[in-house]
Amino acid sequence: MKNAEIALHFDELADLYELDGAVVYRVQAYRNAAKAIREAGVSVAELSAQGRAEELPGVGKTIAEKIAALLETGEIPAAAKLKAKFPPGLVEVTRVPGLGPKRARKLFEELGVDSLDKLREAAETQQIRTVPGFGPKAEENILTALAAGADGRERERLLLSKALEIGEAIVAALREHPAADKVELAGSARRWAETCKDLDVVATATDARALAEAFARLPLIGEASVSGEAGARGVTHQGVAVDLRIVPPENWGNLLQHFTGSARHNEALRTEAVRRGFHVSEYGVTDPEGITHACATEEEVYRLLGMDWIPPELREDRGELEAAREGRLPQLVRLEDLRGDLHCHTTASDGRNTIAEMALAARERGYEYLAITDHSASHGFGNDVQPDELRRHIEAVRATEVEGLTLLAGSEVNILPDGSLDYDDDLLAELDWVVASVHTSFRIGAAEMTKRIVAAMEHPLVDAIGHPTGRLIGRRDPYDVDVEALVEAAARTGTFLEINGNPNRRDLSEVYARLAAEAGARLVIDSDAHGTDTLANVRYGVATARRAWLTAADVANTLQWPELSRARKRGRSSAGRRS
DNA sequence: GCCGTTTTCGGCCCGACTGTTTTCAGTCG
Repeated sequence: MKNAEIALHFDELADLYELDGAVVYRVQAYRNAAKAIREAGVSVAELSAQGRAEELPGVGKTIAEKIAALLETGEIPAAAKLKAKFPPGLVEVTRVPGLGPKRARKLFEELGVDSLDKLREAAETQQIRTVPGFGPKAEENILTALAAGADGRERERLLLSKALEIGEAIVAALREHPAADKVELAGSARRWAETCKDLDVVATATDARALAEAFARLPLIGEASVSGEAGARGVTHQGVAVDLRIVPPENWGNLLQHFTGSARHNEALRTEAVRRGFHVSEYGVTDPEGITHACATEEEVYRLLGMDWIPPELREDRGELEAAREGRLPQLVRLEDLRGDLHCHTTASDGRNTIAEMALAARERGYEYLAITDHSASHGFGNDVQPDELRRHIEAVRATEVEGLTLLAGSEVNILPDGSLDYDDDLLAELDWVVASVHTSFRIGAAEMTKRIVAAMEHPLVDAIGHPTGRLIGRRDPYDVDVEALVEAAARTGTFLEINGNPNRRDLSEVYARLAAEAGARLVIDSDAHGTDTLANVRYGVATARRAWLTAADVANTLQWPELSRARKRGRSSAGRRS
């Protein structure tokens, strides 16, 4: 059973315990455990089999036993018991805005509401108001929520690239307003998370009301409501919720820190602060002497708590607080550390620009090198490049000269189901750079898929594995593959693992990229650009790398090309021949 | 249920908002 699936069982159990009226801390304990399981780089099933599940943060004896039971029998006994007690539709009812576990349970007990349909019916027939603690307003709110399509289902999260497109436009527009002082995107977008639920914008202003009103009038914003001095809420025409909070300059640091989150980071930060006699809120940091410090910068907030400033990408409660206290936060890789891009396409396959256009755009970005890696012989949709075509393509790459840029003739070669590649070794040997990827037969099972990709890594001419798990965020799960085995093989063979910067992919994910680096594998961050305009997608790859705690030393394309070329396995074997 | 340079027991982040209450519980971010 995969980590994600185990985590779902514990999230479900937390929901059930919550309905059952368990103390909130117990419910929270199960949610914490679910997070730890989901974010574990290693297989929790294997960990459990070795009796080591308690090594996960937030997993103690009880939860370790429940993991073992789940793996053995396919269910957690406690969950099965609670499921017999509460109808399956009840959890959905708890997700309706304004209702929670307590209120949903009350409606279940008093009116037999055990589904969204029953809830709607009860509200329409004015039954809700007969329950103590509920009134006409509650009925109205329930009907509004159900009509708005909230329907208890979680609203689809927004891909970061879309969120940033909107968020950056709003921030830029607000910065132009004469009343604006500081304006920043906060929340999950500032942390460069994979997806965002909504957008948070934090600002200081000389005239808060004027800025809030200007926000409400932005062409991007459909509906908006201004709430006095504090800010405004709006919804874009695409339906994205945006919160603007305007704060006094002396509290800028407290509020930016608070609204950047994550919720768990803040919770852990505050828990730790309380233990040491401090008190932290969005209004300031109160020290053990009872003096409240307003912080104009985030650095002050963290400094008062005895920590280094923590880059937003790390604020996920994954060990950053301890590292910040001990002064051992990593020097995270930056976009400007990248010296080249090793995965892009041209019109030879499914790209939109020519070799020369891509090369010029790469130089424009300040790169020292660019690998042209069009698809290979077995690629479908009319985008295949047959061997003869590739030979001509290599010549074309070599004939293209752009001053200051080393242009590399490469290919993104398909890894066939049996692990072989779809060009002959002789032809591969003519290439400067080979990235091998899976583009077909995704559902062959974990053992086969792992064997397939490891076989490609063992090929002496494969430099990197492209988008190693094949996931598409929110649309397609990673294929069934043993990532730990891939990481081990990458470290052993000296094959680089890609962090693909396409915002739909970001593959390897942050969890696996961290695992890979810890296991001694090297990574490359690529754009997988299909046009000059998407070379910039490396920023999402860099974000994933930063969220994986990677430094420049973990990322091979921070090296100059000659160094990088020597650092790869091909370089090692040819160096061996020379000596 | 978890966890420990204040604790192996007694804690567990913080504040705003809402609707329903006569002082606050539940929900939300």
